[in-house]
Order: sequence, then C-alpha cells, then structure tokens
Amino acid sequence: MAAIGFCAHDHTACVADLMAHARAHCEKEGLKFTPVRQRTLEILLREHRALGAYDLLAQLADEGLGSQPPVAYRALDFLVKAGLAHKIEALNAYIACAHSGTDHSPAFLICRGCKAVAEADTAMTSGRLGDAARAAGFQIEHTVVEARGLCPSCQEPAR
Amino acid sequence: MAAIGFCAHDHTACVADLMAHARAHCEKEGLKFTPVRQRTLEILLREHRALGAYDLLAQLADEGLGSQPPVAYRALDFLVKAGLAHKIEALNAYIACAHSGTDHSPAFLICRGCKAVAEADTAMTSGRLGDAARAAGFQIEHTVVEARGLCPSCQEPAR
DNA sequence: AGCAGGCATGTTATAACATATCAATTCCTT
DNA sequence: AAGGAATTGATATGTTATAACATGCCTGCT
Ligand SMILES: [Zn+2]
Ligand SMILES: [Zn+2]
Ligand SMILES: [Zn+2]
Ligand SMILES: [Zn+2]
Repeated sequence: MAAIGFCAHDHTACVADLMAHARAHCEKEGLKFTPVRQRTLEILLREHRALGAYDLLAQLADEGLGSQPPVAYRALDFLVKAGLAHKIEALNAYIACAHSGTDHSPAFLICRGCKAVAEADTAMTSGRLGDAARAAGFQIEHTVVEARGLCPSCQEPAR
Repeated sequence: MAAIGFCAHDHTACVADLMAHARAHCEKEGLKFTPVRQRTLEILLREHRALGAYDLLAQLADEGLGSQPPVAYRALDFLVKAGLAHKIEALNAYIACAHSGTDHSPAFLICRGCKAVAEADTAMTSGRLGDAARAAGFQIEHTVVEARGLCPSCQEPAR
C-alpha cells in the first residue's frame, strides 16, 4: 500500500534496480528485451510521472531508435503486457511500473500540480468496486483506479 | 450501490424521469439547459452505454444541431460539469449519469461483450484508494474507478 | 432606443493520441 | 538449409480533442 513517488529517494539506484528486475523478468518469461524496449523503460523510469507516447517517441528519435508512432506504441504495448509499465487512462499517458513484473491491480494518485504519479497496489476484488461487481454478478478482468488531486508538496502554496 | 444497467426496466419512463431531474437541476443552479444540451443528454440517456463524442456528433448533425466537433465537446463538457454525464476514461466515451445531478463519485462496470456500462456509486474517501491517498497525504479531487469485464448475460456463452 | 458585457454558438484549422497495413529483417526451430 | 514466428521499418490513415476567432443572442443599464 506504500505509495512511492511523492518522496525523495536514491533515484539512480531505483532505476538500476528496476531495470535489473525487468531484465530478469524477461529472461524468465522468454520475452525479448530488445534495445528499443529497454530504452523505453529507462526513459519512463527516469521520471516518476506519466509520459505521452509522443513525448517518449521524441526522446527515442533523439537517440536514433525510431521516429514513427508505431515504434513507441509497440514498445509501450510490450511493456504494458509484460507488466513493466501501465497506461494512465485519465492522462492518455504511460508510466513505468513501481512493482516490477508481478501481476497486480495498480491504483494511481496523480498530482495536478507537479504531474507526479504514485502507484499504490490494491486487490482487484476488494474494496467498493469489488463489492459493486459482486452485487451485479459482474466478472472483473481489469480495473482502472485513478485519483486526481494534489500531492503533499503541492498543497503547501494553497495554505 | 445498486448497479442498474444490466437489467431490463421501463426505459421510456427512465429517460423521462432523468430528463425532468436534469431540467429541475439546471433551473435550480441557474444553468442554461439549451436545445443542444438537452438533445445531447437525451441521446446519451437512450442508450445505457457510453457513446464517443463523434458518434454523438453524428446524431446531432442528423438533426441539424451542429456538425463540428466543438458542438459535441461543448455540450458534453456542460453535462459533465453539471454532473449530468460522466466520461468513461477507459473508453474515451461519455455516458449519462444514472444518479441525476447529485455530487457523487461514480464507479463503472464496463462489459466488453455487449458494451453495456453500469454506474455504481462509491464514496471517494472510502475503500482502498482512499486508504492509499490518506497514507500518502494526497488530497483527492476526482476519482476514476472503472472495471472492464463481463456482465452476467455475456458470461453465459463461455460456460 | 442604444449600448455593453456575458454566454452560447458557428466555423476553420490543427493538435494529440492511436492503429492498419505491408515489406524487410532477424532469430529460432526443424 | 528451409520454414515460421517475432521484430522492425515505413507509409498512411483513423480517432479523439482543443485552439482560435467570429458571430449571434439575451439582459441589464443609461
Ligand atoms: Zn505496477
Ligand atoms: Zn505535486
Ligand atoms: Zn453519476
Ligand atoms: Zn454484456
């Protein structure tokens, strides 16, 4: 339930650690962690915020790794399917997963001030959404749980 | 917590009732419920599913109520701000509110079989998302809670 | 009546996000 | 070596959303 993203941390180590996890995960699952895919994940990891596909594409293009939309979308699809990244539906943007590779149902806290996004973990079938689904006989396959608001730092100026 | 949308009901009465609520709500709040806005809500109410802005626009255009994107988006913005409709972020589509005008934090169950969407009500600060936000000191302003899956009817064929 | 301000609408253009399709290559298996 | 699956390259297109500016339409004031 910890929501990292709003607090300072050793980011270099954080990135290295998650990249190592990703490499190991792909190895284990027999997935091809190609240069474009690695670079895409690195770019997402550098920020603790969501990037649009075209923002990402611009960075890839700067490095000569492709310049057309499908390049970015293919890499993002791969990462999302592998559980290494998530799409933030409310922003039409993408973010690296903070809980490397494991199958989970994330919930996001999105700050409208500084654009930071924190990933918290929830159980899909618990909570209000699960209750409503059970009551309706609805079989959940995927959940989108996102909150927009202000992070602790961005609440300061308003006080 | 009841999730209407997956069960049959007197739809003519349902639409008339919600339109009346909407009219009363706009009256009370001093909002202008203009012809385009009324027609937009009626079109959304006719379906218990989400419509894309351009689907909606096509129907408005058929009736001579405007043919350019801003017409649809302005009407939808008005309805959403007035609490008479919601955007389904996971579909980039819009649906009439099933709980007329009152301020609430909806949760949606979206069937991938029949495209029906049911609106359930939740309290924004309760449940897992609220827990995570409190733990992080995050101040929630708006929530997006959506589940994709199969409604009771659409689970049948798979059995 | 004449006018100003606010809001709604009309219209054009463009930004931003996402996918279809097909050819060329790579990489693994038989 | 041959076949097949996955990845990449490249072009075009589809879909969703907003910017920008002009026009009309009420309402309250002089
Ligand atoms: Zn995650
Ligand atoms: Zn912030
Ligand atoms: Zn509602
Ligand atoms: Zn269904």
